Amino acid sequence: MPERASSSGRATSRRPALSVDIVSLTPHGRRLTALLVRAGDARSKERWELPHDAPRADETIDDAAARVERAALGAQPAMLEQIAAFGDRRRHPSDAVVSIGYVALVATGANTSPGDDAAWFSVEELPPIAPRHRAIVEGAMHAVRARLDQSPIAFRLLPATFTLSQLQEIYELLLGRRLHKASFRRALHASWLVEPTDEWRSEGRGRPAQLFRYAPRKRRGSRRGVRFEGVSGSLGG
Amino acid sequence: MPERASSSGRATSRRPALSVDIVSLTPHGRRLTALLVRAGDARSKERWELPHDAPRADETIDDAAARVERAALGAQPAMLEQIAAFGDRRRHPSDAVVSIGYVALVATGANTSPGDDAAWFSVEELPPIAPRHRAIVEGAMHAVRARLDQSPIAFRLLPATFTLSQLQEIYELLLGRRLHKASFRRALHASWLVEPTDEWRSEGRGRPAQLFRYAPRKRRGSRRGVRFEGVSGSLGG
DNA sequence: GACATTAGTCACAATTCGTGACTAATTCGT
DNA sequence: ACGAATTAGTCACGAATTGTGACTAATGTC
Repeated sequence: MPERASSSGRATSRRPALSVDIVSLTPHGRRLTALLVRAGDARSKERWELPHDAPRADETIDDAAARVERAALGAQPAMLEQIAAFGDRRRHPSDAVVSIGYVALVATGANTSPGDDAAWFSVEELPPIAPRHRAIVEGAMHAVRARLDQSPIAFRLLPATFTLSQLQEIYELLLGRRLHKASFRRALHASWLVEPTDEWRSEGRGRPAQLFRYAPRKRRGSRRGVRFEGVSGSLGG
Repeated sequence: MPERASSSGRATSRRPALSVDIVSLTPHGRRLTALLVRAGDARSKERWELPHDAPRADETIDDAAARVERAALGAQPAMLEQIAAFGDRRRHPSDAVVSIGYVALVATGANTSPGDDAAWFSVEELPPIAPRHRAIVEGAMHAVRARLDQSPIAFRLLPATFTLSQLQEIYELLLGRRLHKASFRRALHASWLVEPTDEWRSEGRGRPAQLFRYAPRKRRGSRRGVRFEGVSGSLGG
């Protein structure tokens, strides 16, 4: 009894209750890009949408998300996490009552264009998509930014080894602002999240950079104060 | 065509696709408590669950959450926000495929016991409830803690005017650890979230405390560094 | 009136942070 | 070959933030 998400419009006019929708993010150059697929039931043939489908019978929503992502990307993402449920009146391609948004992070190098039915678009300049899909993309961006300083998701957008300049570039991309090199490295070393390899990469001109790998260490429990409203003061324990 | 959440078991054996489930939180003394209602279709008569229902036709999930909360609490909460969708195989009272969890914050004073069918339980010692409901409660606690330093949700658990000791107590309750008085107040003043009233409250013994009200001011844009993994270092702009 | 209790403030050491300036290693142009 | 340009990486110092104990203030209790 699975309910199919994408239309074919005949038969019952029942709205599907559920859809699972994926925002796959990957850096392309200096831009963050999201994966869109061609709408199947296109009226105009240049119509794009987020990969989505209804969960099948006895399939968890996490499993459904993994399946949809595998179908769209042709590979496993480095991370796949739920954002939220979207159940307002904004239009969805399948007209689902509730859409469950997921964000997938895809590493550089694993982000080649997967066929003719899918393409990466800069999140700043998406083509016209359904209002609910636009809301889900915005939710994905917020979720990624919010988790950025709570868990090391930036590494999911990079290959196994990377230079610190690459890592800083990812942070700048996600935060939308420049960071100071010395401060970035000081905090990074204090966090024990990376360890150097003995390889160096000469990337075009300039001094070669050492390659690092993500290798979180046990961290000393440095309990810090409380913050009011994002960035304000802090209250000591 | 609304699908009813709570059983009455006859007719079709179709699982409802959706439910909306509310975790209402309020402080009671030094404990954080959650609102549970008696299970309608109780086999054993002492069976509790989170207030929940399926969204009605053409009702948004936010509207459904407000309706369910109004029915259970008998009043409007100070805040009602979605947590996440729960669609794994854990058991839910209505057997819904997907449950959308909401957290409601109720102020002290508005948290009187609403009738015989509902009661407040310490979140540390809940009675046995369905596994998915336990997961939703845990999700609510995580969400509240995560938002605590991003938005001023602690004030939603207090009446319109309060002492700074009360406010600090709420923070300690939510964080699960003690805070230093001087640091707490220093950061609070720096954040411009409260303003003093000209009232004082003499609460039992000891010096009377000045009453404050929540009154967020425009904050200077103090852009700060980036943090790795919760509390570690920080990288400067 | 002494004392316990809660509110509120202060000041200082220690740490963290923002920032500019420096050195290092490479490519490119001439 | 050599200097300019470019990118990597480090250092050091002033400024700001934070943890903490000790202090004063105002009330109730014995």
